[in-house]
Amino acid sequence: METPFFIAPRGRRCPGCPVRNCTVCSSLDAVQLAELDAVASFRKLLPKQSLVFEDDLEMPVANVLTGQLKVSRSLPDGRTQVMRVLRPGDFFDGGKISAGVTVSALTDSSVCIVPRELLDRLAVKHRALERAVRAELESELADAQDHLLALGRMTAAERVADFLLREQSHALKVGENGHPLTLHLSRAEIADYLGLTTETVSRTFTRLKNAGLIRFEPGRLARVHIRDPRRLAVLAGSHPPAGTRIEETVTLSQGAGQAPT
Amino acid sequence: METPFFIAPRGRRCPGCPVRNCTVCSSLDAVQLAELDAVASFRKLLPKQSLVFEDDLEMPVANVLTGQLKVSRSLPDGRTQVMRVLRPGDFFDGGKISAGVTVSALTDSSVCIVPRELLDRLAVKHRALERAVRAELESELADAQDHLLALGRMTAAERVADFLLREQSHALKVGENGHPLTLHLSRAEIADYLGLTTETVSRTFTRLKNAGLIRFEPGRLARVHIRDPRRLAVLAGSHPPAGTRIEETVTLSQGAGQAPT
DNA sequence: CGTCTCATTGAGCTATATCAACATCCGTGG
DNA sequence: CCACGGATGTTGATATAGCTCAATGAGACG
Repeated sequence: METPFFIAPRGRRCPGCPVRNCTVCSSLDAVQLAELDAVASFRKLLPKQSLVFEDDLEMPVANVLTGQLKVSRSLPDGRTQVMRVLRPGDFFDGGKISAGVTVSALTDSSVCIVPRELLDRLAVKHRALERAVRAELESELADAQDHLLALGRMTAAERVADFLLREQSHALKVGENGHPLTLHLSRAEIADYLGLTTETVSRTFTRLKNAGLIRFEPGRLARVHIRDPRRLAVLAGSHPPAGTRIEETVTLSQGAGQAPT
Repeated sequence: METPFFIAPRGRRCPGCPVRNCTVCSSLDAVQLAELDAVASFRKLLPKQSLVFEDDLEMPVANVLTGQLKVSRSLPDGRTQVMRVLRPGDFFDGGKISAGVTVSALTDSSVCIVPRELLDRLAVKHRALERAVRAELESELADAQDHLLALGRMTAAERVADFLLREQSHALKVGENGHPLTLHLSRAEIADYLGLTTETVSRTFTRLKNAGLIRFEPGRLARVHIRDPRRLAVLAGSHPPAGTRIEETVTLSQGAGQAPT
């Protein structure tokens, strides 16, 4: 549950890499890619295994190839906050990340690890890479700010609605099908992501369901169908697209709101 | 309350700039600096004025020279979350920041604005600059993650304690005196920063005061003395420095805890 | 000194946490 | 293939931290 599962020998992997044309790597040409290939190491993880680096090493950069990982941070008493979910093409920059951060696999996954120093050396030579890294950081930051707004100012229902829509758009971006949307986080993990408890997440799901906004695939409680994206978006507080009608509001009934099956 | 107060003509300002040796700018030599100088514009803001850019322009980058600004984001119904406080040397990267973000001055302040495109052009030529920008983004990201943990998982008292300590260390970094610490945010703004209400922030301050952890300078409720940094840090949930004793806990009494004056 | 804004304090209310019971899912071994 | 058992999810009952509404107090500024 702690040690890496498998370390493949480095070689010429990049050309066939699943994320060869995503984000950071897409900025490199074949020759540059070969350089990267030479210094990158590859690691597979089983669900729940976490990515640990030798304490001495400066935190390297890890690029996700397949699967999903979560980045979380804990308080000394165990309360934990999930900061982000990493998907193929995303990368984790151990840079200035404060201690206490854990990266662990949600599904079978594989990552490509590049020592920070080497990445820097490459980036110096290839501006496109540097630029791509910066773009990645910027979008990560934008995500963090959305998340901040959610945690600081949204109600449980709003957070969950926001979460679902965001997951859907991420899923689509990675090529997964959003209909139904597959949740790779358990209820407890969703709770830790949204700053709520498992129970609240669960209750909120049922309310959204009863209100007809979502539907779970029978027997597969990790598969959600988003039935009414618009109302969900209103609930999540999406700013109306500059020219929308009235102040619409979506309310969820507490009691036994018996809605569509 | 919305329009810029003053736009100074561009010239050779950089050499005498208050942040010439901070973060991003410190990575440039005199020649490079002159290039930057040529494309940068300068703007002063009075408290409450906000930094608005022409909608057409791609969000530029702004470097804070003097004063303090807050970066916040709002929900359509007005709830707002303060994401960050900018101090001299910090910069605001409008890059991928989602719409609805506002930057406004807390105190008299001045910023140096560089159109994004121009910064990029400069960065291409000077790797140190690119690197500095990246470092800045990384530390911003690390801050955002701390903030996320606070909003998602900490109690009001913990958030406030954490806030105070963080403010103190920032103040020191910028050369302000941390004894007493000057709060540049109003109670309401602190609330918006911490995801609480004004009342809760106020009550929490008095409890911390009654517990003897902090003290307000008489008559200057924006000046706090941190009397017991250690207990404050424990309250804020600082991870014990790897080798500390027992599980210490700090509790704040609700009732009329009459402690040191 | 008045007036206005900001901060503090009080009293109750509510969303969410907590505690607890149950249900469902899923892997394992018969 | 089914039965069992632990893990995960749902639902209910209650507690509570923090919110809301409301009144009072204190600084700032003309």
